Amino acid sequence: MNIKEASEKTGVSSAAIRYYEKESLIPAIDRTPVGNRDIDDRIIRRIRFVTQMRAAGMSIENLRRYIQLFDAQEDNAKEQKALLQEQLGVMEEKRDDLQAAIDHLNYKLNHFYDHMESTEEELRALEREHTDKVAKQDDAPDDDIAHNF
Amino acid sequence: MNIKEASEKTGVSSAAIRYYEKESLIPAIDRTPVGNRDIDDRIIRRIRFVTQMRAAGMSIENLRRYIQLFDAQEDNAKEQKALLQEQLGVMEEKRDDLQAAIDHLNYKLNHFYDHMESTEEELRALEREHTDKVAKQDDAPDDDIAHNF
DNA sequence: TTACCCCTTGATGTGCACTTTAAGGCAAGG
DNA sequence: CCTTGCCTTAAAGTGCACATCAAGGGGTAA
Repeated sequence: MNIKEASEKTGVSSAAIRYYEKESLIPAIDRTPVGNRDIDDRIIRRIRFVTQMRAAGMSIENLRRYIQLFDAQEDNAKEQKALLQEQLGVMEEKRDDLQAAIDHLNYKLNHFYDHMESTEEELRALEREHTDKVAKQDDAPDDDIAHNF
Repeated sequence: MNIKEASEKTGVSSAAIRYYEKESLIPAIDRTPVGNRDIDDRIIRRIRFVTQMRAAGMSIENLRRYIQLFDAQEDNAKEQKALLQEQLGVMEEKRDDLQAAIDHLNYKLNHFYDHMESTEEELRALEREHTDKVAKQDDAPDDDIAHNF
């Protein structure tokens, strides 16, 4: 498949795919006789992996370090694991920050002017609350943060 | 307190505090007779709020929209709620993406070359797994993503 | 043959969120 | 009086992650 099709399939722009290749986030892509990129499913999967990690906030630089470690099939298991653990820590912290902010906004939403004007909205708010994985009490999220904001 | 103290207290650089003020992410700050910023706890709390939302991935532009809606004490409850809900949706999606990536990395970590070289590391990996709020099965996180990566 | 539509590379541009620099003011200490 | 150390503003610079442009090539179809 050509780069345009790959772009449509992954939702990643052609320019970004070329950029990822140049930055070694995906392997060198095979070429047709005239030099055009010929993208297979292995590349598609690697593009999707990059997309997922980027969405999770991993920088290009960290992603490249990580991928290079994996591509070099040497005996660097220890480094790979260390990098993995490090990135995991960063991401878990990020997730928790995000959850704290979500809790904050949910709290505000549920106390909006101390009155909700329609029952539908109350129900939607409740639904939202139960969507969250943790059974949340109706506590203020964090004392450090002003609740008039 | 002067801007340097506020910077040290919040971990936000003096330049960034000035920037936030200029961009109306925090209210106009009182000045001393000579024109220096005199920062009180209300401002500190607002800086912290900005920090929290920024860490959660909210853009300056969205944050300004949100804050302006709240600062204008008009009857715009509906808009405020809509914006809040919108942002909440964005953040929940982001959190879920992050969780998916975390699951992916955890899976990799737990299957590292199908052998862990020390018992301590096995235990640490298990600990990690139970830290997560959802009781996770040892399933591959997502079929779309290549597990050799 | 001309017109499209795809591709290539390298260079340059863009938007965000600040950071840094330049040029200067005020107050205290030696 | 001069240095130190804080502050001010406006303007310019920075790093990231691409997006866009320029200049050209190849394949097909009317």
